[in-house]
Amino acid sequence: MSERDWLPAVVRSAGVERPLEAGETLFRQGSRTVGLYEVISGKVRLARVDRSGREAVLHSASVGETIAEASLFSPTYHCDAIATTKAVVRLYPKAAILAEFKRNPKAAEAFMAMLARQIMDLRTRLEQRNIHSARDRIRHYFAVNLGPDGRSVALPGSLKEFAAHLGLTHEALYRTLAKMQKDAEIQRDKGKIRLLRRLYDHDHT
Amino acid sequence: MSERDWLPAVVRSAGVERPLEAGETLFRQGSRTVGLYEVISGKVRLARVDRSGREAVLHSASVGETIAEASLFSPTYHCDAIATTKAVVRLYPKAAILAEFKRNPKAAEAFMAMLARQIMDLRTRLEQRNIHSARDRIRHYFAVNLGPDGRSVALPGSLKEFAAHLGLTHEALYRTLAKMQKDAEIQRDKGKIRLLRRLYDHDHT
DNA sequence: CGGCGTTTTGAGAGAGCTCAACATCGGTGG
DNA sequence: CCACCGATGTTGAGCTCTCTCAAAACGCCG
Repeated sequence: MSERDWLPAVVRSAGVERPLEAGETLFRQGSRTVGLYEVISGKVRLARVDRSGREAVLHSASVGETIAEASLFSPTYHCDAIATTKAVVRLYPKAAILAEFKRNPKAAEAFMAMLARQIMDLRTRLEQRNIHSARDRIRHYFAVNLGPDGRSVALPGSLKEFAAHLGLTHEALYRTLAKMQKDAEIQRDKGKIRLLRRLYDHDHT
Repeated sequence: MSERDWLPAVVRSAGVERPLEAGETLFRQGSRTVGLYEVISGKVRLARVDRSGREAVLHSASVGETIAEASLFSPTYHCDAIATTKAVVRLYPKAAILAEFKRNPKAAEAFMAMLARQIMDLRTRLEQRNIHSARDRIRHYFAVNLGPDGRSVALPGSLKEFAAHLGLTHEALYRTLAKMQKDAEIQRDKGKIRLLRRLYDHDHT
């Protein structure tokens, strides 16, 4: 998820870091937009509040992700942003970014490309969630994230994180990986998984 | 999902419609990109093929959705596009779009805004899939798609489509809606659902 | 050595999925 | 006007699979 190289240095240097305590509010729905944020560390959740005061979580952004991209094109934020953990975010001011886009079409194109990449990634993950079997969901991930050698996949961080990414409990993931290893379908080297068989299919109508 | 108003008329008029038979291939992974497509009718699926010849579905695009946005920024397509049903797509040539973006920053901005909106929508749906209870998932949808009156939601098409959108079987959706109505939580008027209570919360860590 | 988080395995239960039957609605043609 | 047909909507019953709660082994770091 290379979401770092889309920003021209001009704008990047205009970024302002801001630390957040757990539970601290970054911005609220309806408040004026100042720009978009990149999560440097910790977790920030985007949520909307209904009239009873309860919140519905729209997204939980982890390090490396951006939030409020749409704020560039809207005068107000459309949801609340609250730090779930102690966190650090970097603010890229709206005006600086938009001005740069006008001045420099290449930068605009890079930004669009980054957005397009995010869309592809999100669609892939959404499709993945339609797969109910843990094994097939894992296989789907493998199919989509195959390394250049065509038979191994690098694991992004801990298995727990991987489980969360897949939308599985870590127990289910452990168990299924164990089964797949027992069935000689995969083999686990530290941080990597090697495929020992061809992948199966997932039919959707 | 207003994905129609982002295209300047200049480009829109350059769009070329193309009918597809069910099963027909629109483009293949690795082939040169000519532009992005809008689905006018039917369904088109994006898929990757692994070495055994099996396919993994990345996305199934319905009417109104665009596919291959990323093709604008890449020399080749990164996956296959195949018509799942008889369909019609409209091609917007890459060169025409990119040229227009250079000439007209407003158009570029509109495009970016559309992409950003898509990202928000996809994130919302992804978050929704983390909710396992059918009832809470439906409530989440309501919270996010509340009408301006704050107490009703318009249903997008048939209940079957709605179920698919939610990632539930239609049976589960029917049953849960029936329960919610019995519990006096909602009321169903044709094409609309009225909320009779405040929404509940969904806690995520 | 003593925590703390990750990894791993166990057992049980619940919730949605699957298969199946039936009702309902809208369109089509005799 | 009615019979037919397909798609959508609805309800029933059983089952599988993951989630949940629990406990223990492992690895890392102070």
